[in-house]
Amino acid sequence: MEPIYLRIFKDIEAKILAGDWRPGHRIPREHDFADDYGCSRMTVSKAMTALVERGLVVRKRKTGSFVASPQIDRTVMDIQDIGTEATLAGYEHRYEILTRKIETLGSVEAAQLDSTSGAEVLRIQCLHIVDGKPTAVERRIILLDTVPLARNESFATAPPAKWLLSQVPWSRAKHVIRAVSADAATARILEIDRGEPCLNLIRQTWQNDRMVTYVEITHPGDRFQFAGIFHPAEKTA
Amino acid sequence: MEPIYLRIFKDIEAKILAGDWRPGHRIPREHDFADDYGCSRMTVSKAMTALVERGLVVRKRKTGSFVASPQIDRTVMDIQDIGTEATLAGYEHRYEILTRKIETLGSVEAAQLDSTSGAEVLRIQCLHIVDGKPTAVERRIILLDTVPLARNESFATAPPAKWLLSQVPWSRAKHVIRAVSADAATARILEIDRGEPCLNLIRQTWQNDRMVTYVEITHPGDRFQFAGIFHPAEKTA
DNA sequence: TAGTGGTCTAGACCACGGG
DNA sequence: CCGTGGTCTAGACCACTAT
Repeated sequence: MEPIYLRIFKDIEAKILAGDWRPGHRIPREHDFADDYGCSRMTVSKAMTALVERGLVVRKRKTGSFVASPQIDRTVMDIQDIGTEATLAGYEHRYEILTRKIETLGSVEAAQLDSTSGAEVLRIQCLHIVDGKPTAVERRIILLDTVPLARNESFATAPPAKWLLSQVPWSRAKHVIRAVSADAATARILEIDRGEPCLNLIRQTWQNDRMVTYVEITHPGDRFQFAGIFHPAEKTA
Repeated sequence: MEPIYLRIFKDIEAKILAGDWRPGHRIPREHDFADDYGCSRMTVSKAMTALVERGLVVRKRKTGSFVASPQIDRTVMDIQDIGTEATLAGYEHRYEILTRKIETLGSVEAAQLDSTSGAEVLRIQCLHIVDGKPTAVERRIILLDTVPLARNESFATAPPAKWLLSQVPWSRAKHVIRAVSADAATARILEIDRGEPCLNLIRQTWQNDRMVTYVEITHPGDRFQFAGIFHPAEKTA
């Protein structure tokens, strides 16, 4: 028999991940859940606490509990939205959309992504400029089947990473970090010499087994690093 | 007023991190804590659950609760002990200690490490060979003040990372990942060309504000990558 | 002031697993 | 078997904060 608190946890999690309850949505009070599930408030509390720990929910006394704003990638180091990082570090950040087109996924690429061939995708190339220097080139694929709103999004007001975070809660992500030599195209965009070492981050994101996006971000090795401080499974905040 | 469960949590955590309770040590029963702190067993349970989530404690019915074996670095991607990674991937792994000497920390380096000048350290250089190919050079400093047993350790049976994990529970770690060009010395050791892109990981580890170790690991860009799959704040295991 | 979450109790029953 | 943790109750009081 599954514990009640786990059932409550999973039910709420599912509603959030499915998008039924959007960020900012007010979640019923503990007392209501206790009535609905026929359990004590403490049992509900245990489920809610776990949801807060997972970052899906924020709670305020008197006001209630709400679906959290889409999360940053707190489990990994702050490999996240470049603009936010740069702003936090006190740098000026801007970006340019270099290319933007809608395509269907070829069979080879679909296999690489463990996705379905023929799926419609939005393919974007984007340059990030921090403190006046080209700092990252972002090559991204967004599955239009999963994120239909992306079809008409220009990304004029928010870069793709940030925009996606505001649209789609994620449930799973896969990361790869490598060091590579800059190829000709990348070198030209980043204004570095061909063959220079670059830090290459690949991230693939799913929402409940449906792929959301695949992105490859390439940084000049001398202009970027990933850093983070970690405790063994951060808790209390 | 600090909640009781937090006090219990911190007290136990402190004992473990200080080394008073070594890995495998049996922790008193919930009932005993409830008596000691004059609280109910549920309050103790909340503290213990949090300790399990942090990976400091493992619990078994009937047998009791025990200090967990030193953790791998689960918060970051499995940037961990190279041998373990290689073995998991099905490769043969061996290592060679290239240099090993005891020194005192110069003032410049001490400042870099945010440590005390004049502290005695063990400096090690170590080459990791996976599947017959040089895959990483590890340059490490171990604070002998924090880990006195390292003074006479030859690292013949376990590489430094693994040995350290078995000796010292860690409470905080800082990571930096960069892409760099191979310098002459590194290129020679890794049998690559000078200037080739390399993935560079720096990790500094503390135990309760006392620095344990500083390590810089350099991988050839074409022979290594960091990878991981993450859920938002892994919980249930 | 009143509504919400945060913590806590003093019990209880059950599930698991070693002897 | 029986000791241990896992879950749960039906209340309670307190802390915070929007109004």
